[in-house]
Amino acid sequence: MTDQHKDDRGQGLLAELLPRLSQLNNALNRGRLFDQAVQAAGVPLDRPALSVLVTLRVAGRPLRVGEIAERMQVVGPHVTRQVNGLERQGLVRRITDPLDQRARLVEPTPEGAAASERYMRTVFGWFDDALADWPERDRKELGRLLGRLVDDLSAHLAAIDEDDRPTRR
Amino acid sequence: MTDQHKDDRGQGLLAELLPRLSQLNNALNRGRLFDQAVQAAGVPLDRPALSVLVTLRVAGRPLRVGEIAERMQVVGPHVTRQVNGLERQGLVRRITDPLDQRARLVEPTPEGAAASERYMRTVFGWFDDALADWPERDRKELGRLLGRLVDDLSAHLAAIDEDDRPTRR
DNA sequence: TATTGTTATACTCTATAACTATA
DNA sequence: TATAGTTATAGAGTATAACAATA
Repeated sequence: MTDQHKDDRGQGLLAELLPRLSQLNNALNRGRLFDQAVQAAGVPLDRPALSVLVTLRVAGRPLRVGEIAERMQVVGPHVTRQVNGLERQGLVRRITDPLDQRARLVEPTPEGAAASERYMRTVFGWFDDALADWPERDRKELGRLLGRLVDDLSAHLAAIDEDDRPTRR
Repeated sequence: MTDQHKDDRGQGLLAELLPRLSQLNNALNRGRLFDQAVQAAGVPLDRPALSVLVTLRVAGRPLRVGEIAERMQVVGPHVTRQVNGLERQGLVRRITDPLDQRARLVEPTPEGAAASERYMRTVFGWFDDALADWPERDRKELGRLLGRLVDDLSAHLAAIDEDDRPTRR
């Protein structure tokens, strides 16, 4: 290993962090940790179904199937399947978009909203505990910088993705 | 929505960010973006196989199968399968650990190391570009805080996971 | 007897293709 | 003719169970 960090401008830090972030993400979404949180939700839900509920809760408003798919970075039919299951469990409702008869708006029922609420409360409790010793200033600063990172990176990656698209003239 | 952010101590920020981080992670590991980066690697690799190569490169030393599995947050047999494929492609080598005849040390060949190098260079290039306008101070600060977040959270989640373990006396 | 890894198998998650209805 | 969603099917990714070898 001779010239590892030639001329990176601070991203060497991210280079090590990125895999670990991914690892953290996996730890939260697989295995016993997920089981604990989903148990707190009080409703039998698998990962993708819960992901739909969380997506709806984060949005704070009813979403179309296509919107859910985009936010989850998955494809339409997958969302349809999950929504079918959630609807059967009485956790979401499907209403026809009054503005476009083709589209369906998906919204959580009170039961569904309560379930995702309990799930997220558990997960955020873990964060609270892990950051308990941090000075307020660092927490604020991390939130600010991380927010900007997500914004800038999302925009940039979306642009790359767009450029890469099979050119259709 | 009446009392959304009752008494969180700054984690309200993370509450919104967590799903978006997950979304970013997905964007990088699915769809066209991944295809672009893997193409830069110059070797036909699927996601889990590439994940093994990246894990080895981040570690900077040969790893045992179990170590790879832990870092990838997957289970042993899954790693064995990927290593089998990578070995067939001549991208990793398996050597018996001299200290323990049961264990195998997996190390990238020069070809494997070069492939993961090209892949990661592409991805980090995206980061470089996205953060190009950031003041040096913010980049440094983000690296510092994010590093601590990952450390503290990893430790805390590992502890929770351990506690939750089916008690075996 | 416990640990490291492998093989064989089953299951979960997500994508693609073909179709329906509305625009 | 294009868009939103659904249904049916196929594939990728990961886990569980049973086993072999070494400690």
